Amino acid sequence: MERRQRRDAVANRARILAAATEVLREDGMGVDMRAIAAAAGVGVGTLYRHFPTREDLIHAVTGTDLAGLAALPEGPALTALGEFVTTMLTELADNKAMTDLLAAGAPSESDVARCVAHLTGLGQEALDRDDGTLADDVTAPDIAYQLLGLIRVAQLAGPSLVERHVSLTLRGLARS
Amino acid sequence: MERRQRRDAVANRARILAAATEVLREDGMGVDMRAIAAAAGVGVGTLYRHFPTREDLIHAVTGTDLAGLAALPEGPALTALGEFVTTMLTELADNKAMTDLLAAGAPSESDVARCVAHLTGLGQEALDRDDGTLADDVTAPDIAYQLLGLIRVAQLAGPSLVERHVSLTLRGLARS
DNA sequence: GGTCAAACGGAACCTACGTTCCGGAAAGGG
DNA sequence: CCCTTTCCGGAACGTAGGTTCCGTTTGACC
Repeated sequence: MERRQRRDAVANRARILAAATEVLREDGMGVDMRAIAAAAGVGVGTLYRHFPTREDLIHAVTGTDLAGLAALPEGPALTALGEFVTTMLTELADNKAMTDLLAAGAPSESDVARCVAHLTGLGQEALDRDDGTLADDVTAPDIAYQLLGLIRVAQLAGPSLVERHVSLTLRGLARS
Repeated sequence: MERRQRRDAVANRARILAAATEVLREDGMGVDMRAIAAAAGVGVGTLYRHFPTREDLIHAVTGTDLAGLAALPEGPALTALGEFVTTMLTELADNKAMTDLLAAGAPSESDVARCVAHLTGLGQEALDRDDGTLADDVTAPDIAYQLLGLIRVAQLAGPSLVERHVSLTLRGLARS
């Protein structure tokens, strides 16, 4: 039989996750483990007991971040996708870690894969509305990848051009 | 009056540039200076005499790589853009450094800026054909950023989906 | 309160990399 | 052929960041 986890251990795990989320949001994927530990008010040793490698920690954080993404809004499929991605880009604007993950190099192949999966699911949802606003030949992965491209564009072009490029990308997906 | 550069120095500079181009193409932006020196059959000290910092070397290489990009082909503006980007993506497929530069994180802000400038010029060229294949409201920067987004998509989605996404992106730029 | 395993903190370790240094090699002019 | 000046090689330095180690602390159970 296994003993219950000590109370301080449970609390520390939570504080580490919270601090990591915060620090990653603020400073991006590049942050130092020591910085995270410090932000959590904890020693590095403690951090490593709870998350044996850097990747484990990042994974845990991006997992919840991903899960917290908005759902596809109501309305016509095409419009809904536009609103969704605009919201997403707004949220990404102040989450440097997610921006790093989605718009730039892939620190972890698997994290990107999860994003693709998530966005593909969302694309399928849009397709299921089947209201004729999307072109017939568009597939769920098409939507996912186009949205990811859009995120990269937004990062490069800056906030002022976001609306513009959302509109251009949607044109490509729309029924002509 | 300055003496002429020694013959071995000139030769080494050339070998370093060639080796760096090769190694960067093969292994991407992350390569170690020592690896480049070794590939050039030269000591690191020599490498640093010719290129005082890593950035100087990278800059020199990406400069020629960029200049070597294909020009906009003949034909209708929209088709020409499609051919251009397809060619570009094919070339990028075996140039890890350029892929890193264009599709992922920006190691050097200025290198990305040069790419945007280059592609904007190309977009303007397409617009100047003024043959009604591009939508009226599309601008040269629009084209540049959409192409960059496409590069990211190609990297994520893999070669088999390139044609598909080129087509989707062009739809967004086409006159409806 | 006493005992003990679980958990903690943070110094220390290790590897990776950019960069610097300097003793020796070798162009090239006289 | 000699001397000077330029170059060369690669060991060594400094920093950064992930990870490990271990003496100390602390919660949980009796």
